[in-house]
Amino acid sequence: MPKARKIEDEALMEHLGTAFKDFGFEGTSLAMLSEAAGITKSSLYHRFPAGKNQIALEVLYSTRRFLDAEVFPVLLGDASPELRMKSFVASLNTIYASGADSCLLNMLAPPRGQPDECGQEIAAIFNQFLKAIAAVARASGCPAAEARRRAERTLIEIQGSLVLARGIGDSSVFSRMLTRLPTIVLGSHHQP
Amino acid sequence: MPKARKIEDEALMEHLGTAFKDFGFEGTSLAMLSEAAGITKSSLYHRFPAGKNQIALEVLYSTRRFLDAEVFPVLLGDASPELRMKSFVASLNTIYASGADSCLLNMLAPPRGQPDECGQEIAAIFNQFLKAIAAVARASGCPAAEARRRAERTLIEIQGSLVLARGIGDSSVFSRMLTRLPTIVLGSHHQP
DNA sequence: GTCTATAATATGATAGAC
DNA sequence: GTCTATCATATTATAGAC
Repeated sequence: MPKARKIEDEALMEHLGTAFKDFGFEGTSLAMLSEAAGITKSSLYHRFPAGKNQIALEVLYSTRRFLDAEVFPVLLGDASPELRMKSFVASLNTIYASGADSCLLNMLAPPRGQPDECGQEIAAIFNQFLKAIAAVARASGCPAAEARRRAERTLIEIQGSLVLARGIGDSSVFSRMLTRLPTIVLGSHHQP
Repeated sequence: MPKARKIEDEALMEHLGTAFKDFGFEGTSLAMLSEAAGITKSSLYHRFPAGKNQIALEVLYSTRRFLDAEVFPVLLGDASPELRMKSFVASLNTIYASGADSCLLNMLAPPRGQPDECGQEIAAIFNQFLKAIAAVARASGCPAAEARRRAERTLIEIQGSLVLARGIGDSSVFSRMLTRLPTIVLGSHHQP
């Protein structure tokens, strides 16, 4: 029954991802991953023979599959730019637990000048976001170059608000950012 | 000779801070700190009896002393808001190596829901930044509430651009952010 | 204040039973 | 596929000579 297995896998990846999100790659030991997953370290090695690096990488793959299924299709869809942004904001609010969670793409980033496989996957996800958000900006009548800049500003605001929210212990920073997002992407003309 | 000792300390803290900035708190071992500092682990323990936590904390204290001496006085000074921002942007460009470096306040942040002494110091530094940047916005004729929002947006853009620059391996993200900063704080009227 | 040597523990990872 | 038991190493930290 491949379906049941798939569901188990999704739950497993979510538990593993939560640990990485809270403690970062180096801060998360196999013992912690084992407890988060509810199976022993040896069982984790059976599922991920290459160890911790593979776990982190597959968590990122799982994240990308989720985005490919639930988030990017909306951004690239044919609804109005306003509706697409509304859906995107709602997704972000869920994904980041209203600003209480950190972002995997920040917490799993490899050290400077040591771009491993995780780093490549993180870059790929960021670039996919840039493309998808720029598509919304273009759909709202924005030239390509400006659309790309707005997409970049959008990712900056998401990541920055999460870092600051965590830093000062105030998730309202993230909530305020979400209210700005539609304006950033669509321009001030589209604001209700 | 307290002066020579002080200079040695500043250099020591800078080397230690560089290691933490590149690898984060958990990713930086005492062996790495020892090599970065050019002294053995035991010598580090002589200087920092409480170990790694104390090292990180004192690196943050050192960072705050630097900001108190070099950055905040400019932001809170009596030069024109435009000049203050120009100086601030130049400082940021130096501090973050044109976007190639990560920020200590992100890399040393403790896990969610475990606010230790480092976390408190990080929050204090962020809040000092918020106050100082808001002061510039107010000096440019901005009401207090709006000034605070602009300061928040400024920190978000700094942190977010560093995370994204690291994530996609493109420090130009940071450079573009720096060109936006004066407009964010002063409003679009002050742009050259 | 720096060093060598070492302890106690945690870590990533493997072997092999069931 | 999960487990217990174990290994080799790295980790934080300490003791004590110089």
